[in-house]
Amino acid sequence: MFLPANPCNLNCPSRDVLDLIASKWVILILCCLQQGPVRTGELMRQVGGISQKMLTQTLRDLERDGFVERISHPEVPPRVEYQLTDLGRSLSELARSVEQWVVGNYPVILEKRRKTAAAPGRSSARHLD
Amino acid sequence: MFLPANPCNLNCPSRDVLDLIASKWVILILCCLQQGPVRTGELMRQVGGISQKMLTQTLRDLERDGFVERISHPEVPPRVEYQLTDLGRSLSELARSVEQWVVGNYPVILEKRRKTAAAPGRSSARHLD
DNA sequence: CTGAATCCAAGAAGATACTG
DNA sequence: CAGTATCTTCTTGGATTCAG
Repeated sequence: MFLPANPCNLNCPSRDVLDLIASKWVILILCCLQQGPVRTGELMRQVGGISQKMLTQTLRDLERDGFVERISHPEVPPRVEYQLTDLGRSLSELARSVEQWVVGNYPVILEKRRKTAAAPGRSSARHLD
Repeated sequence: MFLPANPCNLNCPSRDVLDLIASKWVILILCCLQQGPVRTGELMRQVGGISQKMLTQTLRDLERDGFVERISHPEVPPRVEYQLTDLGRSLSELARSVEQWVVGNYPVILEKRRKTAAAPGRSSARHLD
């Protein structure tokens, strides 16, 4: 069992894990949680564009898989915090790397994107003739 | 310009880049291309579960953003290869890291998932009382 | 062989309103 | 404040067909 794990294999269970991780929201949430426990509302504010539904849903997934822990303070009004587990902290380092890569490289990409958009169709170029 | 780039901001252009990168198919394809130029059919075989449409579509996106280059050999039958650019190679290192993280950690995650599934509802647990 | 184009189903994601 | 439920919208992805 667990021998030749390979996310490229459709039936390898590791593919399921990749499916969860390869998500915009997961990456951004993990990055936000690196600073320490964060409240739900604060997460909503930090992760721009996420809906409350997606936030809750993603946090449930992360909780189920052991990336985050939910801390419910028995107060009124209710206060809930989320914090990384050891596993989550490990993955968050990768998330941070991705975020930083994007920050460091997006200007080049955007420029390439503009150039390609302005250029003529691909069919007339890049042939080995 | 390009000062406080932050993918957390919905309107920051870097978010667009994150949107593309945070994709299962992108990660797997970049990993496959690390070995060198690969033909389309070979990619289809290696990346389990990808449809021809998604493969082509993803390759177009990667090409547009400067991650891969399309090499069309003027032969019959036609032969097309894709290879990483320098930018793509840079990102593929990260993709590889993610893949390896998944391979190394998925057994723990799967076990946690099973335990959580078997456990009672969350509402009755993990309160600070 | 490659891949573009179409149609269609399934699921993700957004908006809103409501409960504790 | 935190979370759920519902409804709607729309992107994703699969199957098929056709062209170079």
